[in-house]
Amino acid sequence: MPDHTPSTDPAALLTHRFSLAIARAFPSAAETDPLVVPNKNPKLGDFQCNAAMGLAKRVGKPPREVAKALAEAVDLADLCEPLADADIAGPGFINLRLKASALAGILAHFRPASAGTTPNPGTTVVDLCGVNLAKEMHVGHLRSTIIGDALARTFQRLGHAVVRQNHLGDWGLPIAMVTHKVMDESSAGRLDLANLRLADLDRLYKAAQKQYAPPPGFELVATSLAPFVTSKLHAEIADDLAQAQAAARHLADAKQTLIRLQRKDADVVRVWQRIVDVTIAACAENCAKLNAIVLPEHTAGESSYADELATLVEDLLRRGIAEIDDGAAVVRLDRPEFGNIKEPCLIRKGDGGFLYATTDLAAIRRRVQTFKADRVVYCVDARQSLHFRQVFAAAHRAGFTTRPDGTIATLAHAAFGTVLGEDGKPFKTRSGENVKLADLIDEATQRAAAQMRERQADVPPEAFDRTAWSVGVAAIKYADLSIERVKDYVFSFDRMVAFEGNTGPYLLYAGARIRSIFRKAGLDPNAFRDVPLVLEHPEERALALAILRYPAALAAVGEHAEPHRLCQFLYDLAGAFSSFYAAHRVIDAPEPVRASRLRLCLLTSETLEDALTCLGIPVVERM
RNA sequence: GCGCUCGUAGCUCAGUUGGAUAGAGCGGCGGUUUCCUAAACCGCAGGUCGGCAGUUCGAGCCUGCCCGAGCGCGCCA
Repeated sequence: MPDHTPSTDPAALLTHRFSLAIARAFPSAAETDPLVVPNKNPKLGDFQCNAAMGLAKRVGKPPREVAKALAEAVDLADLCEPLADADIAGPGFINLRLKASALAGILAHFRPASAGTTPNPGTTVVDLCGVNLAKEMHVGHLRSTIIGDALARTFQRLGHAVVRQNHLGDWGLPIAMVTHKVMDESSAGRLDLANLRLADLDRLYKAAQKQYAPPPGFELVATSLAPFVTSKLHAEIADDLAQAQAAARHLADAKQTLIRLQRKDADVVRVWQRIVDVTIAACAENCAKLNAIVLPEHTAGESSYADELATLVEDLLRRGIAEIDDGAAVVRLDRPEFGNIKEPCLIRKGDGGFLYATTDLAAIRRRVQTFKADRVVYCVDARQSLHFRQVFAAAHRAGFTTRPDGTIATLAHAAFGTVLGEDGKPFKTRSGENVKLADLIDEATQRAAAQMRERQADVPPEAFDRTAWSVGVAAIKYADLSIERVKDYVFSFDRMVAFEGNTGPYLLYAGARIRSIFRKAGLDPNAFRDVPLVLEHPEERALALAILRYPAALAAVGEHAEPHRLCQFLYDLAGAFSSFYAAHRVIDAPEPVRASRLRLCLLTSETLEDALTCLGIPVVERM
């Protein structure tokens, strides 16, 4: 046996064999990648080796001749059916078919729960959720939370040490506005701080925005131009003017509150902290409702970096990394070694205030230096793309990404597109409001419940609500995760309500059917964990091959931070199972096929549930 | 003006490091249940992969130009 490392990925095994064959037949090109991939056409084989065409050029021989030489040099006796002339096809593809016994042998060693783990994956920080203080979670937080949670779970599954960071927007003037507003309402007796709810805060936040921040220009009119406004004009705009003057006063108050907050004035901090606590608790609750793990201890508010910003900027200025331009402190990045970014990164305003780039720089420093991250993955809207390019480049330039051992941490923006309504515009309610996350989940749950009633789902009454929630959440999350991250997508309950085809509920359904097989037959699945596998029929083989793609699918998600690759795997797996199950009897098959098929069912079920768990999709026993 | 992203079947989307005759779902048409869940399975129809050129033995994928859509671009976050 040339291969001593037991692998449960047939493609990896075959790759290794072909590497040896290439080294043997063409020593000058020994490093050539064997390019073994699943066969595009299952009728031709299980896998194919595409190395001959590329090799042909390097060694100066016709590709088919190279393919023939490889076929002779490769040792596949224990793994594959013997290669025939017809297996060298087209320009030089080598079609490979695993022996049934070899496939069964590989699958027998496969353990879904430990598939794909890598030896030293290191520490990964995942920036996700990104809620704002005093605001309800809405559709704008949906993707960051769903994708971020799925990535965090998958990294964890692959063995990474994962640190989740919810970069809470809890600092700055808008926050001071709502804090001021809450203090006003509280002292006027219209608000009970002890029983503060997020809905109250959301209302007050919007009120404060409206009240304190009128359209630009009005402030100018109200403060400096007022004396020059004629009486006729004055009458026409009197209301606006009064409103603008009031807004200017309120704004001044809010700025005072901001200063007090920054100075840690006890009265202001007490109210602010209360708002923080209420926001974080509601966020955790909403995330739980989405089956996403975002807990209070994952919060890293902008406020937690506030005290570092002044010295951070001073430090960069002193080291010549930042410079003063027109009163502001900027980091220039328009050189090849800094990434050739034309727009400089602003880190301090002319008035001495800091910007979100400053906070993000401090966050990178903490994540790499304190949390020892090898990799930081930001699940943030694609519109922030330039911002992150700038901040990442500035962080690298500042040395914040250099770890104590000299290695450089990887910073990645896992950018995602916009959730659109059926009109193709950003998803809003009819009145133009953001759709609340909780409402979204409730509606999906209701629609799932309606389907369950209509289909007379096999669910006991006490599990009905929980199952409906699972199906609804699976529908929402799978719809979001299954498309490529960076693309916009249209959110459509009408399409989701069908729960047919390539949807989350289809995957849950496949799992529920498998569980039902064991339940109805009164069998303990664990009894079939080690029974012999017999893989004779095409559907059995296809299912086995589908299961064995799991490690590669997990690894691909880990490498590219793209959950849709796992969704594609899941859909293929569920499809392979459904085809198998439609074509063959399980319980009343003759032994040893019966036991073998039950083991296939068990493996499918475990793999399905493991992968769904990686995506943060809840599984169900029945539906 | 500059930059980023996207453009694949009527609709919604996959397409691995550049590999064979580009795949699914929905919708359409036709089948499958005395049998372990029909939220399923099987089949048929449907595509100049936005356009043109280039690189390559080979391009949906890489390069350039053009068209179309969206989003960004120093003192908001």
